[in-house]
Amino acid sequence: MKKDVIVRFAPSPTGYLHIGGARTAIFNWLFAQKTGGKLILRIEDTDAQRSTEESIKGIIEGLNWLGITWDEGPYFQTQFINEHHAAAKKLLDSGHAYKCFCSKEELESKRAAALKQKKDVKYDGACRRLTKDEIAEKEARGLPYTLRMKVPNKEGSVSFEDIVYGKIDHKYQDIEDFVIVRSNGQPLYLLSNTVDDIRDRITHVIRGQDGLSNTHRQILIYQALGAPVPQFAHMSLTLDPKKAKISKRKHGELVAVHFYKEHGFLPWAFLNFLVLLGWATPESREIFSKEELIEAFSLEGIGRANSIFNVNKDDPKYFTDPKAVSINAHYLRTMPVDLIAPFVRTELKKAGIWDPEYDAGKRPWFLDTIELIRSRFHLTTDFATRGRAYFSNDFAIEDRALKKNIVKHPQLEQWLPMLADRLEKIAEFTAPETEAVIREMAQALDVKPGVLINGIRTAVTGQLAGPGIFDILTTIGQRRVVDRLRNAPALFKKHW
RNA sequence: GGUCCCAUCGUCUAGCGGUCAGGACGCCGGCCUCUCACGCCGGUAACGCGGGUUCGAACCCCGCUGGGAUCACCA
Repeated sequence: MKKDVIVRFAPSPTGYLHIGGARTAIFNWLFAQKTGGKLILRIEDTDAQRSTEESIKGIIEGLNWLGITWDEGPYFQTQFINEHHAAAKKLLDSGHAYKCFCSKEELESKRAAALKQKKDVKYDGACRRLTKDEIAEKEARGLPYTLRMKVPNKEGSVSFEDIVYGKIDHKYQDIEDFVIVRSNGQPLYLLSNTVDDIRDRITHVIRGQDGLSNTHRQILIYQALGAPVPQFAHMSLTLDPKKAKISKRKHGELVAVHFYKEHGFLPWAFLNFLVLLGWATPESREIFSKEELIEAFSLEGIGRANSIFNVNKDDPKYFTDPKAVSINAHYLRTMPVDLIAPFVRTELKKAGIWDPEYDAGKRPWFLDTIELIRSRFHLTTDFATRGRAYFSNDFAIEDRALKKNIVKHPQLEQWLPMLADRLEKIAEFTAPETEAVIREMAQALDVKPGVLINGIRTAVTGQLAGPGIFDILTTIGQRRVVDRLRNAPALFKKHW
């Protein structure tokens, strides 16, 4: 019988969901989807000092926003603390672990000395050699102790076949007797995490490459506990342009998933970008629907080399990785309009220019307008900024547009109101009608149509460039166009 | 420092002994046009270095260099 796949995403709730965590979640989710397996969400909250309710909420919100679904959980590691204790006792009783009475201070100084001599900083195994009597004596004195794993003291190595990195070997001699339970009785991550994975019957551990050098120690625990060892797939890490691991501490909001939500990214576009960081298909395909991505996904496609999240805080044009922006722009202009409408609504509401009618009688107009302007937008926030003139009469006139399209042609001060008069008289305010009126007037005035057209564009939208002018006019509507053109002379006053 | 991992355009990457080293983003140019974008066409740009193995290496081996991870009574 084939064993069903069970994977887990096990974040520790010490802050928001960041790029690295999201990537791990995405790969686990995709693998579960692909194989018809299960994804478990398990919150590793045993570090009470740093774990917060708020951050648990943030992580779940981030996953929800990305559209990542899980089949079980969230479970909380603290719920299973008894199991961790039981495992520790089992390890001690079976002789796989031993009590270590070395004090923190002793160990610190030994470590410092080793480091100073540029020697390996391994635990020397002093307490492993304690006799029964010595142990009894120390216990009688009430000395606190930690529990250490007894790493086989022999030739050989612990090795495993990583799905991404291939065969990984560690000699027993290079592995120190690591602590699994603190002197206050608290189990450590290496133990808890392994015990949880055993209980949850995890078949594949998919995690960041920083877990790679923990794996051999965890395998020792699996073996000592007599549990089957899962498959491991370690994913390459995400670095910043200076090749430092991205971190909340160093990069702040820029690596937070919610930052991208707030800055105009479509969740699927962002996920699509993230999955491309360290994963590829043989064809280097880039754009996937959800179904296509699940179909195309495989752990073998995960790269071994770390990748760079190309953020440049000081780049005026791209506040984040240009490729992320471009993928977002791609979805923005190709997704069915009715699917991006909710995102536009969110932005307009945020900007205080939302009209509930856009969801009712004006919905066709709303969708048409999105269709008209979306091809030059990169972010959903653009609808409320660069697209503001379509939704509100209170919009800004761009400085460059004012200079180039208005002030440069002083006669527009007369012409634009004239155009207002003529456009007002049109019975059917359609693109061909407005075009005829404008071109006629250009001819009568003996100016290039572009002068009038661009003047109108700026007076009506405040911008230097945009969609075809006749589409703009019909979209903004006769009433508003006429008003804006009539008020155009004010633009000159502002700029003497 | 010990251990482990990695190395193709600026960035994301394809490549798995014979390719003009492919695609994407960015950048540059052209077409389209009332402007900008979209779209289309074209251009720029890479196998870290040195040794092998081979008729032939981006691909295999060794060394070097460079980068990363980890070495807690954090998770």
